[in-house]
Amino acid sequence: MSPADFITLSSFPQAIAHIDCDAFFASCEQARDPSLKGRPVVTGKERGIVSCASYEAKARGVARAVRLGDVKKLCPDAVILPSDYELYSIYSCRLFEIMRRFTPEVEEYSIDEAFCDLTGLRRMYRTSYEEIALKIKQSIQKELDITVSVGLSLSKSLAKICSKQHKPDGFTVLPGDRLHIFLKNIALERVCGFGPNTVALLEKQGVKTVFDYIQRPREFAQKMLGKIGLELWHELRGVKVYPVKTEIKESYLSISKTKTFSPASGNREFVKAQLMRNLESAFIKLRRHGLSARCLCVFLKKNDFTSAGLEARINRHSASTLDFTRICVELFEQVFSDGLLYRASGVILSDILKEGNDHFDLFEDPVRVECLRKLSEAADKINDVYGKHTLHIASTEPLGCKRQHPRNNLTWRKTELLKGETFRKRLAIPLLKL
DNA sequence: TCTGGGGTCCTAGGACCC
DNA sequence: TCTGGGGTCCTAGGACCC
Repeated sequence: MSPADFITLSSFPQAIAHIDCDAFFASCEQARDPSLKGRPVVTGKERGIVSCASYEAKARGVARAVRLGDVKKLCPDAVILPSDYELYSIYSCRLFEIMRRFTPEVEEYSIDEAFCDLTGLRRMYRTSYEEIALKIKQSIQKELDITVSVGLSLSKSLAKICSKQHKPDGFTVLPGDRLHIFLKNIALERVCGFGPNTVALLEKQGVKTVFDYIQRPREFAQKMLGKIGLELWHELRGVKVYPVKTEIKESYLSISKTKTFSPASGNREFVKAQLMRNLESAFIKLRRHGLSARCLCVFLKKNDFTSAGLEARINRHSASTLDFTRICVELFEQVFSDGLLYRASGVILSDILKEGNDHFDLFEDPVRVECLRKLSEAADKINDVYGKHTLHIASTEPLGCKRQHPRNNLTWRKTELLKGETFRKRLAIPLLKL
């Protein structure tokens, strides 16, 4: 394949930047408390495994999902902190705000990643795409005191490969006329969308690098990997298929909560209590987003890592936990077998609607529905103030309740100072009239 | 990479209809 | 009753992402 096979009209017929924070959670902790700079920082204390490791910790061999006990051995001076999602969310919001100063075309891809469509901005800023991307990177660094790695290329797929090329603090630019050189050294698994199964399949066909892949005819891509295969084939050749999506996600197709317990348990009441707690948590999240659900799936993971589950649908959408407790127990009783050991339980809510789009069933008692709704609302308010699950379903009683982490007070204050208020404030408890 | 938790999307196959 | 062709909808499960 010669360079002429690629788009060569211009090195950047369009310009997409991917911006990826380096060790985001740990970087936020270091930015908040500068005394942590240069020290190995690990988050995930509440889970007992590493959720994020700073580059100092990574250099000492600490990786994601490592047990904290092992972290101590590898790195005795590691600073181990519980995850503080409120803090990370605040940094995340500010990160996106900075990008939006340069272009409105920002896609919030995850809490610490975004795509920016810079196409057409050269004229306005009277400079190159490289300069614009670099400026964004520098602004983030200066204002948030965290580093990011940036990739700039012709499509989202290419930009994402680039941002991973040099980490941390990397800046990788891939113009159209260099694709054929650059991609020769890029392994298939670096492509977002090629997982282990796809890579194995392609390797069997003699495709080893991204360059090999895009050299094959498009029919090959389509036949081997279907729709996604063809889309990626175009993207990797520098033909933009995936748009930068600017709308902010406000709904969910499903909401799930899973909890693994160790050691595994065969105790019916205990497993049930864990399950009901997941149900509570899922509904708290559902209500926080102003949604209601109609479908509930209950599943149990067995000790051999297989799982069994059942699904049920109620006659209308609801955001009240108590509308689903009975059905949840019934599903559980059908799934649970005595004599087996279980390592996790979980629920999945689906068939989700924005609240207000739901309506009463003809045979439903509207007074009862309204009572349950108010009850959930009141429980949310109480739990906001006194800690999650302070007020809980009786069947979760064996688990007690989780006390709020003292650090939360600090972050709540910060939250209230945030411009453009994105988070819920604490609420006073009003009198309940049920 | 021996497995934590939360999501989305695609596909194949069955049911059902004309 | 059998056979052919074609369309739609739903579901389970796989694969992948962060």
